[in-house]
Amino acid sequence: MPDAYTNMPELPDLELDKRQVDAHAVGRTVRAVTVRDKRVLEQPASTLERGVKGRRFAHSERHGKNLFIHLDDGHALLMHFGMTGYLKFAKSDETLQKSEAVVFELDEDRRLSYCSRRMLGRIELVETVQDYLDAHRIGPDALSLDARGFRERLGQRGGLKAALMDQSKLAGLGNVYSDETLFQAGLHPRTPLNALKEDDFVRLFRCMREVLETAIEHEGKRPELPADWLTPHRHEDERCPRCGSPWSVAQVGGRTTFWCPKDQPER
DNA sequence: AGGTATGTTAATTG
DNA sequence: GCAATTAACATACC
Repeated sequence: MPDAYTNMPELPDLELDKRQVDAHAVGRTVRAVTVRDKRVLEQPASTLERGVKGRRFAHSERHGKNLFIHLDDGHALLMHFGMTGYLKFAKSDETLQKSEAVVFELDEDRRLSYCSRRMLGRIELVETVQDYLDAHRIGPDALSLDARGFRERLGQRGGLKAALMDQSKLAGLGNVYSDETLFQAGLHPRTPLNALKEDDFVRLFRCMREVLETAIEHEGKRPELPADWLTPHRHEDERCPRCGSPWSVAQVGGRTTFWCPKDQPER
């Protein structure tokens, strides 16, 4: 699967990972754990190996961009993918590739690999999900909020895009889906939060849900997202699919940001 | 060759 | 005290 790592993972990508884990790994017992690159670990390799070997993957849980695989002893295996992490499911006799940092050999000659090309991700055995979320100050999952909660979490200060990407406010949106949500809501990425009115928040909330749910339905394949979205045209030399304007491109909230200067006017 | 990358965190600046 | 900006992480890609 040559393109499995090209999506830098945001909420929809993690949701698809979770579904793959449920289909191919949950219910299986871990026969062996091999740490091939310690840089993705937060704890000694022996802690991970001893804690996971012999345990069964009981069920999984996604929270924002984090995936937790619960073990049958109550602990959980946290996976965060950074910018270049992905999962690989294979038979145990397949040749390992360089990016396969941590390998779980499962029942029936199945294998689950945590892969990362830049080793910016993280894999960790945790006591409870809540401990991890608290320690890393991760806010509620973006899809768990209602319109009122969404507005409360975003708060009143700062710029809109930075707030959408702030995982302590709400968890799951990254650069691409923040831009897409703002595009569909017709809001400029630098709009100050205190300039937004009630109906702006409601529209933004609905657009965020629509973006995330549709992206999941399209299995996270960004070029195949609806043609009138920003994401499939997110290149410097392309134009807004709705009005034909050249994109505005600049750093906002520290990341490269695309928006339509006509449909997302400054205010 | 050098700039860039969709994430996160800490340090720095204003 | 806060928000915004920069640097760092490590590697592949154009």
